[in-house]
Formats: sequence, structure tokens, C-alpha cells
Amino acid sequence: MSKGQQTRATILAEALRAASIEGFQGVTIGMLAERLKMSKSGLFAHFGSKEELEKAMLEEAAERFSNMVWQPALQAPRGRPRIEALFKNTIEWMLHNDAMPGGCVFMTWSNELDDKPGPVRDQLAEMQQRWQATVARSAQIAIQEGHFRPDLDPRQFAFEMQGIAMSMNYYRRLLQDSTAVRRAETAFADLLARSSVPDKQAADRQAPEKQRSLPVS
Amino acid sequence: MSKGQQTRATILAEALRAASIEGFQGVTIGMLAERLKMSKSGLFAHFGSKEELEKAMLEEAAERFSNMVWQPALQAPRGRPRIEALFKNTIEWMLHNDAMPGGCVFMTWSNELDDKPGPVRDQLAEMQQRWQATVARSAQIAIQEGHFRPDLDPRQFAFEMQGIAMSMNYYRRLLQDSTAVRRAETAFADLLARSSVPDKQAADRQAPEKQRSLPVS
DNA sequence: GCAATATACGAACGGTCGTTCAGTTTGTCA
DNA sequence: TGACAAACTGAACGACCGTTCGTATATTGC
Repeated sequence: MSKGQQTRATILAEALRAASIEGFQGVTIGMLAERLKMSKSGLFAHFGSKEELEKAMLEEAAERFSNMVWQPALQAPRGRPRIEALFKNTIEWMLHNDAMPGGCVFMTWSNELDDKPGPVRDQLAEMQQRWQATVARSAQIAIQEGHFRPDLDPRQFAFEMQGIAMSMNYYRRLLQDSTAVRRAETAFADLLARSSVPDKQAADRQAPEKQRSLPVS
Repeated sequence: MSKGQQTRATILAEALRAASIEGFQGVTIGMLAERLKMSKSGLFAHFGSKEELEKAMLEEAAERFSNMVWQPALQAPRGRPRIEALFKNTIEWMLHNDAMPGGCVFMTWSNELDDKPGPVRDQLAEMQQRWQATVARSAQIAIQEGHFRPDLDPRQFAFEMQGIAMSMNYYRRLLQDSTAVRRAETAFADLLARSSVPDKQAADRQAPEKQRSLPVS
């Protein structure tokens, strides 16, 4: 790896760390330069413009997400186990990601850019559309495998799974609510249970009522 | 209403409009002054600091939310009808709010401020905690009224309802997905159904399976 | 209608933003 | 090792940020 590529990687790592806390607007050339003890112009030259830096941050984050969430889930068996791995890895991504102490950058960026037209927004939207399609496809596979009900709408499944993750993020980061993770897991277990075929639900029925209801706190 | 109060109200209205699109950081004294055709210093004097302007925006948004979502819901009968009104009004608040063309400011602000300590963040967090508590209390009332299952966790209900709203916002605004509202309504109908007492579920059973499953798209 | 006060203005401040450019240092490779 | 390219620096740019201040203009209460 050449000197330039190495520096670039260092910059992107620091930029992601900052972006997870401050958002896109909070990532500043001057701030990055100071933290990395290099000149503004030297840092700037690696990207040519702020917008190119932002695109690079997007791609870097996407690759990390793939490595931490999607790729490991592919090791799990097709169908429901893979779905469970996806959710578990997503939680892990949101909680214990030392490289991004401020939490999931995609949620931060989604809200920041959703009304700001431009290439960065387009790139983010396309990524997120692909991710939702990926989750839906995994649910579709779970139907084919006989794990999920045939009348389940896979895209609706992805929609609801996304909502659970977003609510967890909101409860944890803004409300500082320590029950956030547990509630997310409860909600997801319930989503899984009502998405699975009745046989599968019966198989889960060690704790008979808990699976279908929302348990008392 | 004195001249000053009137101007202040005009400023806040424009500030909210801008904030719903651009977020907090996008609301700038100079930008507001230009749009309202008044001087920066004249506008500034109404609040004394940017932070005071932000606090005022928070309070203004909270009052509007109360008027548009909470107060009308109080007209509905206690219990499940009121919960349904709450959700319906929330959707309305997020969709057809001419005064805030960029969507729900609370979602924008929640993500923007969740890692930025300070009085504005504290005020927002407290508001949102109160709102979640209010939703949970309404669910608790629905239990007392015999509409919801006695073993339902009201706070878990609030958590999941919040997730549905957030996912809808994400699908609609970032992904530009036209099915967002329908999916949110589907998810909420399902949440309602599985939160209600079995008798109530039976009563809903004109479309028997649809209520408990996630219907095909 | 006048005096007192509230409201608005214009110019300026120090700071930070992204960006440019000419020049210096450092790394790479024949 | 020497030459060329890559990487980095430092100073400066125009623009905009929030904020201050002295002054002018409306509005209000008597």
C-alpha cells in the first residue's frame, strides 16, 4: 500500500468516527486536519472536494457494513437462521462498533440527507434501497425454505425489521433508555414468530404465550 | 399581539419550515433574515442567541404537535379508539403538514442532536421521553378498558409504534418508496390486532387471516 | 401629540468553512 | 544514487457564520 493510500485510509477512518457522532455536516476539513496533525490543503488534496470525501465515506461505510453484517450472515444456513444472523449482526453493528462510536452512520446520514438532493443523497438512497431489497430477498428465501409463511410479504418484513432497528437507535441514543436493546430483541422475536409457519411457531412453543404476545416488562 | 410577538411568530414559522428540510444546522440567522427580508441583527435581537432560537423552535414544534396530534386524539373515546386516533394523527402530522414541508422535525432533530450534549438536546430528549410515556399510558388505559390484552407491555407497544413511524419516514423520504404509508398502516393494524384481547381480535375477523399475518403485497 | 420604549437597521468583528496555488519535502523506482 | 513523481505544506481567497454596538425608526401608553 502506497503512502497516499495509507493516508487516505487513515483520513477515512477518522472521518467516519467523526461522522457517526456529528453527522456529515460535522465532518470538516479543518477538524480532520487538526486531529490527524496534517495541513488542510494536504488532506484536501486526497479527495479534491468535500463532496468526493463524502462519497468516499459512504463507500467506506458500506464496505464495513458488508464485512460486519452481511458477509458473516452468509455463513448461516439459508432461511430463518440467516435472517436471525442478519438481525443479530445489525444490532452488533449499531452497538459495538469501535470505529464508529456515535452509532450507525446510515441512520444519521439518512435523516441528514433525505431532503437534500444531490449525488451523495442519490448514492446513499441507492445503497439503502439495495439493503432493504437484500433483507426482503432473505425473507423470500425463508419462505422457499419453508421457514416463513407462504403468505408473508417479504418487503413488509424488511419494513418492520427496519423500524425495530430505528426505534432501538432512537431509544438508546436520544432517550438514553437502557431497555432499548431488550425491547428491540423482543420486538424482533415477535416479528419472527408471526412470520414463521405455524409448525415452526409450535416448535418454538417452550414459552407458549411469550412468543406471540408482547410480554410484560 | 404586539408587533414584536408577531414578528417572532413569523420568524419561528419560517425557521420550522427550513428546519424540517435542512435540520437544525441548516437554519441560519442570515438565511432567515434574507427570506423574511429583514436584517440579521434585527432578527437576532428577538432571541439573543442561536441557542435560544433553537429552544424556541423546539417549543413551537411541540405546541403544534400537541394541537395536531394529541389534543384531537383526546376527543376519541379512551382505550383503543384513542390509540388509533393517535396513530392516524401522527401519520397526518408527518404527511400533510404544510408548515413543515420537510417532514417531522422531531425525527430530524432526534438524529441530529442525539450525540450532541447541551440544553437543546436535553430539552428535546425530555419532550420525546414524555411523548413515549404518553403513548404508553394510552396503551395502559386501553388495557384497563378491556381493549388490549392484560399481559401487554404498554412501553413495548410505544416502542414498536415508534418504529413503524420511523420506518415509514425512512421509506418515504429517503427511499422515495410510494408504499411507505400503506406498509405503515399494515404494520400498525397488525400491532393493534396482536395487542388486542382475543375477543376483540375475533370481532375484527371479517378478513380472518389478514389481521394476524403480514399480507401479500 | 409627545415622550418613552420597543423594534429594526447597517456596519463591523473574529472565526471557520471549502478551495486555490506556488513551493517544499518525501517517497518510489530505474 | 539520482531523477521524477507523489505527497504535503503554508498562506491566502471569498463567503458565510453568530454576535456586538451605535443609531434610526415605529409603536405604544399617557
